[in-house]
Amino acid sequence: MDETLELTERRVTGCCRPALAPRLDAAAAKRLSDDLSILSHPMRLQILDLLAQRDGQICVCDLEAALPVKQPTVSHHLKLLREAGLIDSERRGLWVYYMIRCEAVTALRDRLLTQLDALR
Amino acid sequence: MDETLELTERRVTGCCRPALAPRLDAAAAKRLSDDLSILSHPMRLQILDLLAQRDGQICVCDLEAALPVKQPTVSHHLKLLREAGLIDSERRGLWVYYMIRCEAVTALRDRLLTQLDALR
DNA sequence: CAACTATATTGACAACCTTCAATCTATATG
DNA sequence: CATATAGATTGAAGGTTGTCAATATAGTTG
Repeated sequence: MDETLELTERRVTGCCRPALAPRLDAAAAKRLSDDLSILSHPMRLQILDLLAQRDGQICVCDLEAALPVKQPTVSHHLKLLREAGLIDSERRGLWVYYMIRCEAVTALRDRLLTQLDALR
Repeated sequence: MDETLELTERRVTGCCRPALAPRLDAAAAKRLSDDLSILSHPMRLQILDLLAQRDGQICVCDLEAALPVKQPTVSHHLKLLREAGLIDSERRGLWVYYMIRCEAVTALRDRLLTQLDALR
């Protein structure tokens, strides 16, 4: 039985139309979902919010005091945000101060916006 | 030792400033992260993309053919998207056709945009 | 340098998420 | 009604992520 016949049969049954392929390929989908994943945790959102609010700098102990998790957990999320390029840190004496990288947040926002708008 | 003294000491040490509280409360952060989570999977993004592209309707067998996962996995992601209100379905005979809910995607996009813009 | 403090790292554990084979349900058709 | 097909559901297995106690590191201060 040849493919042409098979395709015709499928069309006849009323179901599937020919060749449906994603515009968004697997790699692009992965990149977009990575962009979304870094943001999709309440604690990371609250940390970004705190850093944005006090647009100077905040030390870890302030963050720890403002959030309902222990210090290693705060450090863990800070590390993820830093690896994603969304925040930066600077040691001053005993303390480490964190600050938001506005251009990076803006760039991320713009990427998300562009790609979400393509989904319509 | 009273609190006032403690606060003064902290300020003197150069670290923590008074009262840092998230503008984004825990519940709002959870809602936002839920919005992000539904999107943050490559397969769901590709499904939305396929549905947006063919803005009519697509049956599950077409989706299954276009994606590198088995039928139960496709159904699983479709269920999550439907529960999130981003897509809709309609049985026609043996087949179930899925369609994107543009207003819902737009509303989600707008929510994200608003809240991300507050993070700066 | 000893004692101390702020933060980072490690490792263990639990919770959650993704996937699939197997099975179930609904519909169609001979 | 028997058989067949599309899709949903269930349950198990594996993977990833989030949390914390314990510990390590880096800087400070007497």
